[in-house]
Amino acid sequence: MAKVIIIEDDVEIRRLVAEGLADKGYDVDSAASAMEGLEMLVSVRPEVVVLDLGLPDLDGGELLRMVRSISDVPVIVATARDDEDSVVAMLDVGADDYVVKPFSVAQLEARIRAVLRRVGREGHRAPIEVGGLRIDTAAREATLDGEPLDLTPKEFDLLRLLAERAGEVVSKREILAEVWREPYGGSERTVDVHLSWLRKKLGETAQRPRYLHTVHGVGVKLVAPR
Amino acid sequence: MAKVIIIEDDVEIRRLVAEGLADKGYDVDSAASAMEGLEMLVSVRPEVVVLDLGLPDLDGGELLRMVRSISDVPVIVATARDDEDSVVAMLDVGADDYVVKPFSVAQLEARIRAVLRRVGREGHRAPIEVGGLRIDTAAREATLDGEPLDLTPKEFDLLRLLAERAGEVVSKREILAEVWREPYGGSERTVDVHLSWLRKKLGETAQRPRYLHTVHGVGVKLVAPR
DNA sequence: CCCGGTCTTAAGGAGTTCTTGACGTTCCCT
DNA sequence: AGGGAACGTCAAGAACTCCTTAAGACCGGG
Repeated sequence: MAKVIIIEDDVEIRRLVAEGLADKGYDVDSAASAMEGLEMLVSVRPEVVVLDLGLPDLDGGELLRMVRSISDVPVIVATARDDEDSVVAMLDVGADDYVVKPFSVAQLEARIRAVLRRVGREGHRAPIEVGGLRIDTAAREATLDGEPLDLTPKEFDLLRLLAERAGEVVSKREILAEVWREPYGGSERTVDVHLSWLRKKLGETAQRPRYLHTVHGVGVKLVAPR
Repeated sequence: MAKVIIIEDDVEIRRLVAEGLADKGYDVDSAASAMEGLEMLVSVRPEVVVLDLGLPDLDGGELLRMVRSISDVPVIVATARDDEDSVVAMLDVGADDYVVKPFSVAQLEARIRAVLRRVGREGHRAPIEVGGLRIDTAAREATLDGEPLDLTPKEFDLLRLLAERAGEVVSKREILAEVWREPYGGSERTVDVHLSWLRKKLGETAQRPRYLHTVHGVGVKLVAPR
C-alpha cells in the first residue's frame, strides 16, 4: 500500500500515528525533526507526507516550502489546536489538507485516502473526447467543436467528471462527493445550478439537450449528440 | 455472512440490535459514539452501517458526511420518532434507507437485506439481454429490437428487476420490496398500473403477451417471446 | 477598500411521474 | 354456471423532480 512519512517531534504522537497507520496497511516511516524529514523525503519517496507544525528546528511553513521545492508529494498538515491563521498560511504555501489536533487515526486516514484519490485521478491522462467536446485535464481546458469554452473551476470539474464517465448516468449525490469534496458537500440544488450554466455554455437547454441528458429521478449523463 | 456495524449510544438498543442481528447470522460490531464508529468503519470495513441519529458527540448529518467522504458503504439511518425533516436530510446527504424507532430487528434486517441486494447488483455493469430486449443499467437505457424505450424511473427499475430474473415468476410483494423499497406497505395495484404502462410501451397487451406474462395468483415473469 | 468573478442558497414555476380509486374483465374454484 | 378474488386499464389529482433566475456571500486581485 501507500508509503507515508510522519514528521512529528512528539514521541508519543509519532508512535501512535505510525502504528495506527501501519495497522491499516500503510508503509510508514517517521522523522522526529525537519532535517530528518527532508532526508527521508528524498530517500523514501513517500506518496504522502504528514507534517506536524511546531517542530523545534524549523518553522513549518519554511519546511513546507523546502518540501515543495523538491517534490509535488501531497502534504497533510497536523496543527495544534484550531489555529486558523497558520492553517490558511499552510494551504497557501501548498499544503493539500490538514487535521487539527487532537485527531484520531481514523480521521487522518480519511484525509490520506482523499488526498491519494485526488492525485491519483489527476495523473495527466490523454484528453477526453466525446463528440465535439474535448477536455484536456492536464491543461484544464475544454473546447467544443474547436471553440474554447470559458468554464469556471466547478464547471470544469463537473464536465470532466461526466466526460470521464460518458454514457453512464451519474447521480447528483455522486457528483457532490466527487466535485464538491471540500468541506463535505452541499445541496443537490447547487449541482442543478451549475449544470444549468454548463448547458448554457454548451449552447443547449435542458429541453433540447445535446450532450447533457438528465435522467429523471436518477441523475445526468453526458453523451455524444447523434 | 455480511459484516454490519451499529453506531448507537443507547446501551439497551445497541445490545438488542447487535444480538438480534448476530442471531440471524450477521457479523456485528457496535460503537457507542460517532468517533468510535468512524474508527470502526475503517478498521472493520463493514458492508452495511446502521447509524442512530441523536448521538451525543456529533450531529448525525455531520457524521454521515464524514462516513461518505471515506467510503461508499450503505448506511441505514435509525431515527427517533417520525422526524420527516431529518430523514429527508439524511437521504439527501447519502443515506441509503432508514427505519423509524421503535423498530423490530426483523424490520431492520429486511432493510439490510434489501440494501445488500441493491448494492450487490451494482456490480452487474453488463447490459442484460432477453430476446429483443436490451437493458443497459449503467446508461439506464432500454431498447426493444434496437428501438429505444422511453421509460419512467419506476418502469425502468421494474423492467430491470424482471429481466434480471428472466423466466422466473416474481411476486408483486417482492416487486414492491425491490422497486418500491417498501417491504411492508404499498398497494399491489400500483404495480399493476406500472406493468400496464410497461406493456403498452413494449407494444403488447395483457391478453396477447410477448414478454410480460402474468401468472395468476402468483406474480409476473419476463420471458423472451418465441 | 472596492470590484469582478464565482459559488451558494432560495424560490417560483414547469414538467414529469406516481398513486389512488373506480370499474370492467378475466380467472379460478366449487 | 356462479361467485369471489385477482387482474387490467383509465383518469385525475397529488407528489415529486428539475430548471432557471435572482440575490447575496465569498474570495482574491487591483
